[in-house]
Amino acid sequence: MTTTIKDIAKAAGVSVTTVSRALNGYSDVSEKTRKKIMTLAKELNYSPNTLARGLVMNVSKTIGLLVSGLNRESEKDQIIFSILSGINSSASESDYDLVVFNTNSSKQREKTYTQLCRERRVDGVIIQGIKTDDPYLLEVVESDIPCVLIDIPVHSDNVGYVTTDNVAGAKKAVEHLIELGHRNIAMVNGHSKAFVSKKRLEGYKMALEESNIPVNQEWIYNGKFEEHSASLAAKELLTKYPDISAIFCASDLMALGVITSAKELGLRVPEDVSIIGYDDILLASYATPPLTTISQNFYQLGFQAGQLLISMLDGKTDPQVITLGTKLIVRGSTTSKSF
Amino acid sequence: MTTTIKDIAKAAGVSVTTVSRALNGYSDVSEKTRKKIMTLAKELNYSPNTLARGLVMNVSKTIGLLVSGLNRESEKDQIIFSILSGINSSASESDYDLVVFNTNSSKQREKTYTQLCRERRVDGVIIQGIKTDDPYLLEVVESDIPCVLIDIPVHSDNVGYVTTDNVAGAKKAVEHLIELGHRNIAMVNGHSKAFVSKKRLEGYKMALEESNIPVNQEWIYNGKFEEHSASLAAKELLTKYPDISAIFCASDLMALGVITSAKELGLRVPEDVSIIGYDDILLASYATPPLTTISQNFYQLGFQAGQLLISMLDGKTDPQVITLGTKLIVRGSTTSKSF
DNA sequence: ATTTAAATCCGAAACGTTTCGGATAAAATA
DNA sequence: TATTTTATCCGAAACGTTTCGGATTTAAAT
Repeated sequence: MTTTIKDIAKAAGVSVTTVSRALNGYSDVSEKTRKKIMTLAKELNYSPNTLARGLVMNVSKTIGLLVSGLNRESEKDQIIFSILSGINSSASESDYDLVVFNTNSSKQREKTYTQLCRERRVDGVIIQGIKTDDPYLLEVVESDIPCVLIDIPVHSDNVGYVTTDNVAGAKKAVEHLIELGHRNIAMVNGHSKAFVSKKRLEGYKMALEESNIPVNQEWIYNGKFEEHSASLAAKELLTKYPDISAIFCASDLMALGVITSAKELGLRVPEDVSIIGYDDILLASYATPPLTTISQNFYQLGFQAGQLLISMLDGKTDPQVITLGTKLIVRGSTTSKSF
Repeated sequence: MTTTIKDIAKAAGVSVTTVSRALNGYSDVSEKTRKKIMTLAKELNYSPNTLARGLVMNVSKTIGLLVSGLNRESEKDQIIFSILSGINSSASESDYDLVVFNTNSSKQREKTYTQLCRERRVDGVIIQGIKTDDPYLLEVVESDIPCVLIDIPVHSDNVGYVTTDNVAGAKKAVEHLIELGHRNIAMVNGHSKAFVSKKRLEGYKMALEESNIPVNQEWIYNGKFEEHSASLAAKELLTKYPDISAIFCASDLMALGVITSAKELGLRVPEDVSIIGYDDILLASYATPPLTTISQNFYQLGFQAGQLLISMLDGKTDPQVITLGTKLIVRGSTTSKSF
């Protein structure tokens, strides 16, 4: 049998009220009875029932996690894992626990976002990896559940977000290529339903325009953030348009696929074609050649998301938008254009 | 305001009992009122309060996760992530949600295992990565909370475990080296507080003995499952004992560190020294040279753990022990001994 | 000695469910 | 018609907390 507050009350000869107030550090209980209750609680191995507490206090001290990509496919980039680690770190600094929702099964998808959150009575939610056309997104804004989004720019009374400066990051990448003398720069983007893709495309165009290089729409492909799709895209790009001397990829995973294609076509990387990625995943430095890329700190992304949500829940701050920086990491997959 | 069962009752003109029984599919409510209640529930956007339900039913439909290594350090091997994915998959097939406990902060460590579980009223727990001397381990056995351990051989009325055959795996690895003609085979193990280390050491010794090769205790080092520690160990091993022609490492991460050391000492891998790892992490195939290793399916490990726990919770099976197989993956870091 | 203030305690209601043991009315049986 | 069955419903208690408003006792102030 699990001991309840009643058992302690009986054993101590006081009311449950007093036990509750003693355990919670209220001032209107004498030091003597508090001591007695405390030791009794330890002796009886008491642990409070958070369900009961949550029911009456209307808080659960839990944070819901709506992460897409906690599955086999995304083992290759450790992105989700890093974000998760960051969130977990921030949660363990306070006394929140994380509950990860089951959203990948189609069955569960019948539940609306609000249902999901309210059933578990989570105090707030962190959402990652949902697409721009996901119906959940609308609900997030409409509901009154505190929420922090990762890489999705939605800002309201109760939802903030944390992201990196994708425009600047992409711009930095393309500028690096331009500085190396490249002018025929293609792009392998993710997909149109991703916010980051839009932003990175923006940065790509901006960099080109600032150097008076015309943007060629035919040189922009979508690789769905997948290695294989990107590989196919690159094959088409490089055979159709042999003028291309550099490719900017919206993710490292896609860059790896692009490198494979280039090699298969008999092109040397970086001598014949320079390739730059985005993310700086672990594999980037192990690839051959090691990948030049834009580094973003996913752990920090998750950590900040957690911090923000918790401080919102504790009423310390209003929903904010936090933008992290990126860093150009020059490795071996880019070099100056040969003439 | 969130709608409760009472609101529906009022709106439908029935008692809360009837609403509850209608919603839960009991037979003693007429089809007419059930319909009315159902539509009303939908209209009012009702979602049941799992806290209240859990309180009275004494089940929470949640599985606790006690995973060590959900932190920055283990980004390099995607092991935890894969296990997590597997658990998540199995959870989403049923209607359990996962709650990950905060155990890494020293503050939270004050709570006992039982407290952790009982506070959240989890129905069961999956534990991964705790050491043989962890006080939690004792509690697991003593408590009556259904539990599945990963890679920790504890079996009782309410705890089962899933693991891989580490003895056989290690044996396979060393046998591979022996077949290549190696006889001076060192081992870089993990640490003495890990079950898998004990088992892999066992397999190492067994393979040697079966080939009548004497076991040399001085050739067995501990690398703490860390790349750097293993690197240091290997440096010492290879300088002190130049006879060594092959090293069996208890993890790929350590094998990577060992390769680094070998290179730094001017040794060629695999020509001068063959190195074999364990795990088959993602990096293994990207390393130079690509790592020969023993592959284990971490996703499957997590999935089976989830399946087992859930079927235990549903009363379908008693705690079991599940042992998965391993596979030798021959890549470029091992070759036949040159004379 | 009387009044006021402070310290310490408690009863009861509330949170949102589920469920047991009936109650009522309609239908079937005798 | 009287009795039994069946179908449909409901009241109230229970789960383990927190908290409001008040009660009692003790100490301080007048």
